[in-house]
Amino acid sequence: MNALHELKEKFRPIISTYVESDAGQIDVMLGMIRPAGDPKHGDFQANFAMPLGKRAGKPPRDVAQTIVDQADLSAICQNVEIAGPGFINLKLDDDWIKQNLKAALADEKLAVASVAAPRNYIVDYSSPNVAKPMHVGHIRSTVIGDALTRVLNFVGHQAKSDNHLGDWGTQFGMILYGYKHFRDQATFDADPIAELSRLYRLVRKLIDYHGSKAKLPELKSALAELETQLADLKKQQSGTEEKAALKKIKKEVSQVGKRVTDAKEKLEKATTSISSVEGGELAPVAAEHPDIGTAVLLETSKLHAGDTENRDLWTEFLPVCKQDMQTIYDRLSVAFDMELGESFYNDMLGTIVDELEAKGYARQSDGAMCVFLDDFETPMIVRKKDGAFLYSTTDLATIKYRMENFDADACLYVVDHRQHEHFEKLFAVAKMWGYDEAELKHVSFGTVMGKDGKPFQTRSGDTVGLAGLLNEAEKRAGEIAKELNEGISADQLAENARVVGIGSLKYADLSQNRSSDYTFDYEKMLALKGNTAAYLQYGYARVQGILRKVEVDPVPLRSQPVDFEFATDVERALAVQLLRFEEALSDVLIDYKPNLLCNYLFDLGQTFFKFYDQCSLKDTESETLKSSRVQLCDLTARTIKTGLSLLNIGVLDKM
RNA sequence: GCCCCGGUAGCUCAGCUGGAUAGAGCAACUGACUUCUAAUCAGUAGGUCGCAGGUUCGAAUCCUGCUCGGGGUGCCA
Repeated sequence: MNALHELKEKFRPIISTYVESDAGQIDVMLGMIRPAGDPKHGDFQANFAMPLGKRAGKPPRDVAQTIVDQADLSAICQNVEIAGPGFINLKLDDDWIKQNLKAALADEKLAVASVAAPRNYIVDYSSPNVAKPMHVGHIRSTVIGDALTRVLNFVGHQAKSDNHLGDWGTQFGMILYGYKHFRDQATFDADPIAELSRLYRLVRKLIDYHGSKAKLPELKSALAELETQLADLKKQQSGTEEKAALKKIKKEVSQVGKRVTDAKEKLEKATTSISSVEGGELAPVAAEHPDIGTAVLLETSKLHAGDTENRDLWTEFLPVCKQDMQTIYDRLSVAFDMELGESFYNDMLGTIVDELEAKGYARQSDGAMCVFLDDFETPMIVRKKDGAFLYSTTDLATIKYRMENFDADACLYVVDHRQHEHFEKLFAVAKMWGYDEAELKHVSFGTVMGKDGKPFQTRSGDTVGLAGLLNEAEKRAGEIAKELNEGISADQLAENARVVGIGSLKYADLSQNRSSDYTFDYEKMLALKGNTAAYLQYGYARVQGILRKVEVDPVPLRSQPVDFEFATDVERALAVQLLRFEEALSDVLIDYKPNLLCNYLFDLGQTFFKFYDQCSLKDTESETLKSSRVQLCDLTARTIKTGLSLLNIGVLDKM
């Protein structure tokens, strides 16, 4: 049930007479029907009379009146008013609301209609690099992709999730090199994950060290040059009085000043990297492996070329690494329909490049095979001059595979917004290549920033490990649960801590508009008060508490309901909010924004708590009113539970 | 240089296909647990929506310029 949708359909034929056959305009006008901004204006408002009035050269209020007279709204609305310059305020009819509440009550899926045109979706998310420790940044892609897949399926699409693992990249070269030169066999036998992860970090550190060392003189001279440039500019600035010239110099000073800061930061990073090795026990190791950077690349290319030793090691390492990630996924209750990593596409890459070349889309440039695109300065490189393929090649192979094997109508890539340009190029090439029917969409999300306003470091420094974050979330939820529930069993406490702690962590991410960067804040991520999963879970638990206390079984009422009664305004408000669930889900899918579902659920929670405050179930005047309220409670709980389940967040009967 | 994002309350953020008085949460302050669970509720305070123009009956939202911050920018992913 979607009141907004039904209202639009009521107005559609009338609007179409105003804008003639311009179908796009009809939808624009119908889009101007929206939930009322203020409850005193009713439940919905239509704002199309103003532009239509202008178009027809008539006063908007008159146009509004004519449209309202023509539309048959009597079944849906009990009150239609024209206000201000020509707003049409619509108030839903109580009987219509009650009837639809009954339909929701009787339906497993709360009367959420399936979409008219189901599509095949592939949702590509999480996609961590195997063998690199997962960190807090990975949670965003994972929870957003998971939620979108669930919402898509719930409304009737066929959505499959794919974890496009980075299981074929340079990081494996690092591990291979580390394993061959630095492994501690005993540790590896006992705990391969820990040892591989140590080796990865060690090799990473050595590469950084040599890289920094090589770049140091260059960085120093670059900084010195910028500093003299800055000093000159400042001298010029003090000697200039003419306004326009001064403004110009000031701008340059600020720009160069910024570059100086950047250069300083780079230099500092390099020196830190160097000093962390030099003088320590790693110094001799570093000295023994001066060419580790190129050696690692060699290991990678040997792997890709089919070298037996490296292939065997890769085959041995991969399951170990995957198992490590699996423990995180298990804790998040995330499962994928498929996990076709980069390695899966390896054999297809050569053919694809050949095909692109044969069709004239790709050509050699500086030794590399490139696809040049009109709208981009730089080409998309599909094969390096050393013959190796890149992720763009793999991504093309992935598109081809998905189109051919899954008949995909749409592919969603839930990936950090820093890859924006990569995807624009990728989609442009795919289109050129013939895959121009499917919707290819980069569902980008903002970067997780540190408190310093810079993106979270992943290579060095203290990243917040995912496992540690999950532990802390459960710990904090557990402490509160213990405090509030005397005599709770250890099992229940653990379950409560898990559901609330992990749920709130996910919700913290999902409730934010995905496109914004966000500052990582331990306290906010783990908060259990205010707009959090715990708030909604608490609302659910409260309903269960009420139902236990009043000793009314809501289940029979689902198929044999009493008539709803709105004894107070808040009951009606709760009812209307409950009927907006489908609207919220369809809003989520317009631009793939799960935060809109969070917003909806939070609004529902707030309305419910108001209802809870004002409407007693224990002391109702009549049995029918009591049953009506039980029905509202039941629907609220089920809507919260269903909504949270679409975000892959659980609920508890007691908190 | 060029290209993308972003700047909204002390903090973290919603709202952005133009709509009526710009909203939450946190933090602060006041009040509500002998009452269906206080992980809650009621209330107070807090804003030149980065700046300046423009379009419009109407702009946080669209356009232009400026400014500040982040990111990307041929052989990493």
